[in-house]
Parts: sequence; structure tokens; C-alpha cells
Amino acid sequence: MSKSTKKEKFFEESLKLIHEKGYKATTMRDIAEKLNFKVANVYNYIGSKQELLETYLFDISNEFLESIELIMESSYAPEEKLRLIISVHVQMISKKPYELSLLVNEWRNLDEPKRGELIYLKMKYNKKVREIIITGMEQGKLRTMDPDIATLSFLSALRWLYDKFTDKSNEHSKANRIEIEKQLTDFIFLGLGNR
Amino acid sequence: MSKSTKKEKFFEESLKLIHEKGYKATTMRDIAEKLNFKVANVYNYIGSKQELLETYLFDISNEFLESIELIMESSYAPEEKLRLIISVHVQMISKKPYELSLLVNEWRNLDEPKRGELIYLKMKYNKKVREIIITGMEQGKLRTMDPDIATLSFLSALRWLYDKFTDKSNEHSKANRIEIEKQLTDFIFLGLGNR
DNA sequence: TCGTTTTATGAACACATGTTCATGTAGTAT
DNA sequence: ATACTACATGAACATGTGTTCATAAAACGA
Repeated sequence: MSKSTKKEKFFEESLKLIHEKGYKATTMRDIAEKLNFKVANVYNYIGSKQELLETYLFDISNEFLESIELIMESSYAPEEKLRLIISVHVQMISKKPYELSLLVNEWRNLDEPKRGELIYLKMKYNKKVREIIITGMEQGKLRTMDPDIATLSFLSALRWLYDKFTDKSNEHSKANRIEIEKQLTDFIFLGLGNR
Repeated sequence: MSKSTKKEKFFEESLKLIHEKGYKATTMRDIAEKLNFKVANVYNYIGSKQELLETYLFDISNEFLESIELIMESSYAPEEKLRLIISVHVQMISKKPYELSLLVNEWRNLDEPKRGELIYLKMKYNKKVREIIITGMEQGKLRTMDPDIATLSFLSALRWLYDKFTDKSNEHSKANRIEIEKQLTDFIFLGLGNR
């Protein structure tokens, strides 16, 4: 029962704490207290506070980018690629909402050079999405508009999502996740307007 | 030339620092250094670090809500109200991008009870937008969809905007601001899709 | 010029925080 | 029983950080 459960519990609870209070505001003593042991023991689980943040951020980053790159390099049409990206986002966020939240909110607390590395990954990802959108416009599948604003609007429409899955007052079923994906896809492609 | 210019400079530079490093990561000594004086002098400009954050957050919050409430209580149709909200957002963000950035990123560093107060203001605002959207749907002016997701998608489409105005590599003219407003409005009402 | 306000400083304090280390205990495999 | 590993602790340290205070120079209106 307590094989690696202890370690898992440590990473799980630390993650929630950091999500809730923010990286800088979360102290090693906070973490220890939440897990009912003393500070010194924290260092049996992780080398340093900074290393803890790195672990969360790069683990989720890589996992995320792997899925995305497969989509990018597929032969799907641009519009379908965007649909798949939405789908992957919703899936990832429903499975690891706290990790995604850190990726959005805490990356700037990374020390260099890790910070630079993560920024690079984010930019790389944004560019790929941008390319897909531009291609879609050129092929007449997407409405012609400013590619930068289109890209950022597309991404920001996905970014708030972790709220829905980290909110305790909200019970989310499988059906819920699928429905969210549909709603979000419709918003992104059709907008709020009624035609 | 140095009437209240000194004080303005203080709030301006402190704001940029906090935006750039985050509230927790910005020390009173950082602020002093940026303004070429010593720590003790900071307390001639502001009572405490927490008070500094409160000032930024509640000033912009109130200014923001005032504009919004006027729109809410007007007799414009729901769709027009949303257009106006977009317009106010873009204007505010182009004038005070750093303040808006803090409002998005640093509110959770407020101590209670201020934190609670701000959360209340945010919720209140979200609810009003939600009401407008629901009314718009009921009147057949907006496409029928989940009101919560519509609201959050609408708001998040506006939230990333400060990036564009705090980014130093980007020179933004008046024309730019107007164009952004148009692009954003189109995205929100029409989506990415081509019909 | 005098008095007042603004702007500045050095020194110090109280406390928080990340981290180390030597040591101890509980369980597990051989 | 022995040895090993996982888990835990108290104590201490070095440093960072918000804040106070007494004091001084500078700017400025009277």
C-alpha cells in the first residue's frame, strides 16, 4: 500500500499547494505541514524547491508537445488539425489541470537557463499553431483575419480551461469533458454570433 | 518639473517591476535600486508592500468596473453591449496594460480581506457579462450555447491582450489599437470558421 | 532668511525561508 | 539477525526580506 504511494502523494499535494498559493508563496514548510511531517524530510523527496517546479513544468510540457507535434505532422486539413488540438487540450487539462495551471502561471519563476528553455518551447508551439491557421486561411477554409490575433485568440480560448477542472465546487464527469470540447470547438469556429 | 513627478515615477517603475518579476519576487530593495535610492526611502512613497499592490489592483478595478457598469445599465441591445465591452477592454488595456496584467496575475497575492473583496468584484463582473450573453441568446441575437463556456470564452479572448501592449518589441500606434478591436470583435462574433 | 515639506540615508531588528547534516526509526529482503 | 532502504526528526546556518527610526540634506514657499 505504501510502495511509491508516499512519493506520489508528495508530488500530488505539493502541486496542489503551489497551484493554490503560487510558487513563491509556497514554502517548504508549508509543504511539510500539509503532508504531516517536518521540513527536513521534504529533501528526501526532492533536491530543491526549484527542482520541484522544473519537474512539474517540463514533464507536462513534454507530454503536451508530443501530442501536439503528432497532430502538426499529420496529413489532416488545417481545420481538422485545430479541432484535434482543441481535443488534446481538453483531454490534457481534464487529466492534469494543476500541472497545466502551473505551466500558464508559474513558468516565470524558473531560474535561467530553464526559464529560457521553456519560453522557447512555448514560442515554438505558438508558431506551429500560427502556421496551421495561416494555411487554413490560404486554403479558404478559415476566415481571413490577422494571423497573430487569430492565433492568440485561439490559444487563449483554451487557456482558462483549467479553472473548470481545478474548481472544487465543480464535479466533472466524462460526459462533461466531451461536451466542453464541443462547446469550445463551436465557439472557436462559429463565434458567439447567430447567422 | 519635480512636483509630483517623483511620486508618479515611483508608482510607474514599481508597477513595471512587479509586472516583470511578479509581486512576491519583487523586493522593496529591487524597487529602490531601480529608482536609484535606498530601501528606507521607499516608505516615503508607500506605507507597505501590500498597500502598493492594493493600490494598483483596486484603482484599476474600480476604473474598469465604472465603465462596464455604464454599459450594463444602458439600453443597448445585448450584442451591442458586448461590442462596447470589447471596446472598453481594448482601450483600457492600451492605456494601462501593466495594471491590467497585475489584475490578471497578482490578485491572489492580496491578503485577506482585500483578496476576498477583489474576488467578489470579479465574480460580480463575470455574472453581468453572463446575463448579457444569456439575454442575447434568448433574443435570438446570439448563437445558443452553454452560457458559462460562452462567458468564459468571451472573457478569455480579451485577457491575453495586455501581452501585446507590454511587449517592448512591439510599437503600437493608435491605428493599431482600433484594428485590434475590430479583429477581436470579429473573432468573438464570427469565430475562425469561414461560412 | 526661516520654517516646512520632500527626499534621502545608515543602521538595525525581527522574522521567514531554503538548505544541510548528523542522527534515528520502521520496515523489508537476504 | 544483518544489512539495506525508505521515511523521519531536531538543530542549526546563511541569507533574504519587510519594516522602523532617528537623522540629515535639499527644495521650496513665505
